[in-house]
This record gives sequence, C-alpha cells and structure tokens, in this order.
Amino acid sequence: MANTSSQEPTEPDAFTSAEFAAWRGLLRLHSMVTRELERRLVADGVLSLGDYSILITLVGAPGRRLAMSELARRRLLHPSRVTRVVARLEREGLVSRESDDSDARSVQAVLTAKGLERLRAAQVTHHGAVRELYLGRLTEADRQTLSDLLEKAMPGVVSADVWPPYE
Amino acid sequence: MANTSSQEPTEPDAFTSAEFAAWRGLLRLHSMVTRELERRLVADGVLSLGDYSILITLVGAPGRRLAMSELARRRLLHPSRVTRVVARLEREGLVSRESDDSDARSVQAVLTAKGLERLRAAQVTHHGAVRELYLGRLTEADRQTLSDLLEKAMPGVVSADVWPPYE
DNA sequence: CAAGATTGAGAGGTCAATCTTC
DNA sequence: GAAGATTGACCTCTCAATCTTG
Repeated sequence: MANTSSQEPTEPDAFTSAEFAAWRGLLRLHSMVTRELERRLVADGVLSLGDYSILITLVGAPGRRLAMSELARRRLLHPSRVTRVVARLEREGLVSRESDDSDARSVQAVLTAKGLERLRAAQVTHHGAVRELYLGRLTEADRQTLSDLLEKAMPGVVSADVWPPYE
Repeated sequence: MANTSSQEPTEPDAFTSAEFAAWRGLLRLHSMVTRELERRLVADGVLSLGDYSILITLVGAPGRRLAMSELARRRLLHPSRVTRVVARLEREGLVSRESDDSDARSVQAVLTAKGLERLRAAQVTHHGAVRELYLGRLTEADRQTLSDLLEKAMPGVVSADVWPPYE
C-alpha cells in the first residue's frame, strides 16, 4: 500500500528566472561584500564595520553630533543597541556623550578628534574594499543604471536623506 | 593659542556620487527588505527567515538532504551555527538527522514531510513580500538588467550553483 | 501619558578548542 | 594529521520593562 495519494506540496507561485536571479544576486552580493569588508577592517585593527557605520553617520551630521534616538533611526538599529555601542565607543575615546540643553531627556553622541582620525584611517580600507569587491568591475554608467534600478525597486532607498520607517 | 595648525583629516579618495548611490542603495535595500520579510514571516507564525533559508536549501538538494558542512557552506554560515539550528529544527520535527553510511563523520540533515509543508506555506508569504518590497516595481527586463549588473560586479554571484569560498 | 534612554533577557551569529573518524 | 561535527565563550542585535523628563 505504497503512496496511494501522497502528493507532495509544490512551490506556490514560483519566481521567474529573472526574479530568482535578481533576488539571489542581491542576497549573495550583499553577504559576500559585507563579510569580506568586515574581515578586512578588523584585520586592519582600525574599526569594525558596525563601529564604522556609527562614526560615518556622525561625521556627516551638523556639529558631528546626533541624538541617540536619531542615530538609531538612521542606522536602522534598535535604541538599546545604540546605547551599548556608544557606551563602548566612549570608553575607547572615539565618541563622547553630551546632554542636550534644550531637552534633558536627550543624549547627544559626539564624534571626537580621535574618532575622526580613526574613521579617516578606516575609510582607506573601506573604500578600497568596496571598490575591489563590488564597484570596481562596473563602469560609472553601470553604477548609475544600478542605483537607478534600486531606486525604482524601492523609492527613496537611494535618494532619501533621512530614512523613513517602513510603514 | 587657539588652533594653530588644527587641520582636520579629510576623506581619502571619496566615492563618486554614482558609487555612493550604488553602495547606499545596496545596503539600504537589502536591510529594508530582509527586515520586513523577517517581520512578516514571523508574524505569520510559520518560519523565521533563517529557518526558511535552511529549508529552502534542503528542498533543492538531491534526496532533500545535505551534510551539515555542505549546508553551512551553501548558506555562508559557520558550522557551529548549523549544528544548533538543525538541532532545534529537529526538535520541531521539520528536519531529521541521519548518519552517512559511507562516512561516519558526516551527519545528513534531511527535510521531513512536515518541514516541506511548512516551507510551502512560508513561500506564499516569502514570495509575496519579496515581490511587493523589491521585485514588484521592476519590469522583467529591469530584473534581467539588474541581475546582469550584479553578476558583472561580482562574477559568479548569480550564476554559481554552489557558492565558492571567497579566496 | 508620550518620548528618549537605558537595562535584562534571549535569539542569531562567529571563533577557538575538542572529539571522532578518515 | 586533516576533515566533519559539536561545545563553550563571546559579540551583535531585538524586544519588553523601567526610569526620567517633556
């Protein structure tokens, strides 16, 4: 009495081959680039990728400072994560925490001179790796086409200065 | 004696605007899509994204089974992570572990009928979300152009069946 | 009571060390 | 000795609960 009516469930509404390629390519490229980038930054002994992303966000802000909550929003991190990372960066002297005169609830994370130095040093490795691993094989026109497609796929993903919550 | 020679370090070899856009777009799109995808899958109560990626890898393998180490390689996960995830999936009845007759060191992770059901259920949400969040606003030609660019940026990222170690 | 920040608990992930089998 | 799998230690990150200030 083998298998009278054992139909296995089949894949619902499967991806087309172009859908599959665009999805797989995004996942793999992102994974490969960020892993290798992290590895190189840590090998340099300068900054981890996570710390880099915090400092690069601060350096672009007016006064090189941001409220913890704003830093969390821009980096898509949970506020509690920012609390702990900034605490460590402060112990390392790369960031300081200052209170906000106009709102005593708010804490400002401020990039220090030492933090700026470290960031600049890390950027050599960072930019080099991103170019070698990802951007380097593309022409400038390719890069433009690619970012246009990403923007078309998810409006705002390239253009928006401050990242909005998803919904 | 303020600031006699305080020149702040400037950004070394900065990205062009197209480089910046292609890099920022990749990071943000990936982050937004995977976060929201994970949220929806968990909200469904069917599978997490991590579990999904394990089951989808098994379902495509011959006999719906893979050695733990091969599973780790294909998912770009550390073997120790696979050990613990598969142990939990086995407790939940979605995967079973079998020994390999031809090599007593090897453990095979095998997708169960229950695991296949859960995977198929999750795929409805998964495919729907990936299309809504990422692929849906692109034409089929756009998707092809995009995956071609990803493949050009990192050869093998789309085409390679089994993922090679980076170096 | 809402918003900003922090804390404790717990999941997801890596690395180094170990154990078994080739 | 090297490869496959596992364990313990540790880091990253999120969520729920709490504390303080608007």
